[in-house]
Amino acid sequence: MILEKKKTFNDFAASKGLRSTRQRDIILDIFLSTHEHISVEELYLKVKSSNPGIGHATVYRTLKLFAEAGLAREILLHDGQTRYEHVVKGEHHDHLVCTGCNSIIEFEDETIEKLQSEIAARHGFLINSHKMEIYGLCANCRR
Amino acid sequence: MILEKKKTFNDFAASKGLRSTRQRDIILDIFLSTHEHISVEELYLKVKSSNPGIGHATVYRTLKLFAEAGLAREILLHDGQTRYEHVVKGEHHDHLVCTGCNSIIEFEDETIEKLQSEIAARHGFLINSHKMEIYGLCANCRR
DNA sequence: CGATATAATGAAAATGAATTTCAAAAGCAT
DNA sequence: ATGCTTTTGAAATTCATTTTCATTATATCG
Repeated sequence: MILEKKKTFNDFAASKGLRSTRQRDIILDIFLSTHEHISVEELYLKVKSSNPGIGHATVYRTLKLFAEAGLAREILLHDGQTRYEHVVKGEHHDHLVCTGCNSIIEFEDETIEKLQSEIAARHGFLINSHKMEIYGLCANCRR
Repeated sequence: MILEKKKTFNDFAASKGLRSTRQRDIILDIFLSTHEHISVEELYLKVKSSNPGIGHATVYRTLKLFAEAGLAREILLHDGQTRYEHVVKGEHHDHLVCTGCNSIIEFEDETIEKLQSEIAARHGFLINSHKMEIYGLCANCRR
């Protein structure tokens, strides 16, 4: 699965005439090793700890490429940082965001996806992606 | 309906021990007179045109209060600006965002709302709000 | 009605995420 | 290797948002 993602990126790079660089390899490896919803800053720190030479801007630029290549997705929560999550083809999950402890629960619902398609069709709209976030309190934070 | 919103805000202000000020009245009036999805900057410019004295920070601070009071909702699109939309009680709409022309189509779907409640219940989650955005191309931009 | 306490405001400065600039370094085709 | 172009890193820049702080306004209490 990791190899598959690397291939996805290599194919993308090839199709765009991008060069293969040590930095992009490293950043991709580390991104693939992370959990979901990592912010650019967090990833940058991870990268820097094993590769002190790699700069801020490169991490930003590279994550944008990953998003373009379709293997990462930008998500905006409410903490002022852009985060990226992994894109797994054929799977799309949405988020329950707890405003108490900031934890995130993922879920997937096929019926909602289907309804979205219907709604889009009704408006002549061609879906590229979507996101849904439900805000509230998780079981722990409720009481 | 406008009066109702003003009352909502006054009640909120009273409950929080906030003072009633000329600036908040003006900003509320102007916010209520706008269309959906206004950015803070846009609102600030509107406010300034009739009330040059009112400052940037006050508009930011006041919009946050409106959100707390439940009459506005923060929405994050992908243009680097925080926008606010009107909260209409008993109504919730979601967005089709065209990445071609940046237009926004609103829609509402009761079934999706219901499914959200079920999902939340399944996770012991107490919903406060949610947002859903579908990205793609509108009918005009498709061809 | 003042006087007093405290909240709110505005201007400017500060913050912080993200982007741009540009000279140096690295990749790639020949 | 050579030369051309992309990529990189550091620093500077941009831009939205927040904070600071002195001043002003509001509310409360005597």
